[in-house]
Amino acid sequence: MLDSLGNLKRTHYAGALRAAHEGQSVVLMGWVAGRRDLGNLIFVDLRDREGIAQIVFNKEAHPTAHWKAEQLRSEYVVAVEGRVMRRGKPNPELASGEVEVVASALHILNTSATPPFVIEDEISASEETRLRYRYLDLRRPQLQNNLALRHKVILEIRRAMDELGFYEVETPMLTRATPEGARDYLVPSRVHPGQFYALPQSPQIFKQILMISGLDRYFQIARCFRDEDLRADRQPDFTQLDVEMSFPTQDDVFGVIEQVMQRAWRVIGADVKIPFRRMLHQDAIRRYGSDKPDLRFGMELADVTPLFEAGRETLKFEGSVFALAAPGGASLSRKQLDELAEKAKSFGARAMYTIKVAPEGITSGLAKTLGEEAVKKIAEAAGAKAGDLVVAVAAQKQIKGTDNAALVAGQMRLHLAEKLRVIPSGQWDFVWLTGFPLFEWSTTEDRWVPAQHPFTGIIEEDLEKLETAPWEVRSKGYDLVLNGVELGSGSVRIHRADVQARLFRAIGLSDEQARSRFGFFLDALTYGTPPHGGIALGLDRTVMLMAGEKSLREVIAFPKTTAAQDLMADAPNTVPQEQLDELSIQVRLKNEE
RNA sequence: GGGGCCGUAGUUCAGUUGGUUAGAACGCGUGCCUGUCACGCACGAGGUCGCGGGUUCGAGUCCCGUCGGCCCCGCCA
Repeated sequence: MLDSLGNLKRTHYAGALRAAHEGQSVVLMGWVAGRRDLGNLIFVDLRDREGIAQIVFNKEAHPTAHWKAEQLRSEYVVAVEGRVMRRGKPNPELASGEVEVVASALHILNTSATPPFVIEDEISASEETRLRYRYLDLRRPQLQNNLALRHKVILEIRRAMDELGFYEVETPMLTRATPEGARDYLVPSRVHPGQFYALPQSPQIFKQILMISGLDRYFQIARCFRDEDLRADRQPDFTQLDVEMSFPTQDDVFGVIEQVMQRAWRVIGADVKIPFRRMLHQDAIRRYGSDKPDLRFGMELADVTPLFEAGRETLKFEGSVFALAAPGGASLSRKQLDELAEKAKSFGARAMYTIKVAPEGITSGLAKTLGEEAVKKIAEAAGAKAGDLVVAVAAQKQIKGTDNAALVAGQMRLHLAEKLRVIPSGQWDFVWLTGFPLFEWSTTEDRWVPAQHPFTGIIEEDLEKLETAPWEVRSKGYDLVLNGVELGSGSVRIHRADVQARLFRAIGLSDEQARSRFGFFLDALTYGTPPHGGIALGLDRTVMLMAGEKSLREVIAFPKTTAAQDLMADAPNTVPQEQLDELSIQVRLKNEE
């Protein structure tokens, strides 16, 4: 008993109706978001991409339309003809709440099975149910808004990049496996049995080659793939704003990105101040205990190791001690302090000490061991005010060349800030991090590995230490951090073949190995490579922050679970034997060995 | 690879010390209702307690394994 669409044309979006449309005849099309049947009067909430409008069916005025409206159920697809009327009692909850549509005709275009959850923003369904029925989840206004925002941000970025003289160039999705870095997703070749393509972890080498090709300024909204374990802010396939330019200084790259970000943020009506702050990597670690510091609030760390020296024997701690002041934390209960200490341990602390700074005085269990004077100095160093709680954590000295106590304290800083609600909202604190070491020591591989990727440029005066003191070599890399989230990283690159060769030797690759892995790129480098550099920004993360979301899944149309599965499409999955045969692939599961 | 939380009706959850026929809310179905907007009222349907094994006279509840979701560490050049 379904109606056909026929020649019916939509005149307005339901969600776009306003008082100004009063008196107009309209045709709306959308989904039944709700129905309130009062008998001879039926109210239907009609939802489309732009929002919701209330439709009224009156048995006296339009008996046929009313009779049909009695058959409506949730998520039926309908077309409504009617007149926009001002409401006696407006609904301030709805953007269209000043008006309603008095229906003269109703066309039921399709029915719907009863959905597994009610489609509204105050979603109660589990993440699992939402992902399995993603097409229903995506009908929710919040996700519609997020995808609309994503579209507008990408559009604005493309406009800005174009105006800045960048060409968008597509690079292959089927490419070759990269030996360093993340695990590759492999794609078997039918034409070349036993050989594999890899999906790109990033277009890194291609964009550098585009600079060698003389494109001068390249960008791409690029899909990237990394077969690593997931997090709330990490998906196996994700999108980067990938940028590369020739003859740049670091400031040129920063300037381009600052302008692009400023324009992108205007999409949400935010005025981002440029240029962004800059900070040395070592300062970020020392002051915030993180290489992606959240600068929306203070609570800076203080290295109080010297003040603890007197208690090193008694307290039995190793390494150093970092302290910070938690605003208003003095009121935390005994139980909350115990939980805090648990948390510190889970972050890798050997021990946690606290000092309560009350108006009537400073109290701490540390006074016995370190003395009143030292306790007071620790509180002062942390910048504690009356009512604060000073938290000091001790941890084993070094991890990957950075002070672990600082990193633990940095995690405590974030934990406490969230717990005590001191993080302001609506604030955008961008910061460029520079001065990264070129290498970090890999304990698993027992060698120096590039902290970023092996094409990252090297500060000229450190070049001579490449072979003698690699740990002292600084890179030309940089990270862009926003509100404690790493948005992306980039560098001015190595453009000389001889320097690139030295770098490969420094990370333990023989010339033959380097040649077999990167041969084509090393060849390209010898044919007049211009100085070049760029950056790659996580677009999903950018939109996530702008949308105020805590998970990437809220800004990606079809995301994967923490086990990298698509619950809706049921991927990955097995394939028929014939398909494997054609690819010369034999499957042998690990636990069958 | 490791740690934490969770899995009971379509959905979100409750379920005592292991004990009769496993409950609530929302949703769903039927009926009534002309100003609702979380409509209201009445009645009703709806369960492989994730799955497998074990302990027990008896398991949603205890034990072991396994599968799935979320968060974190490792990992993510």
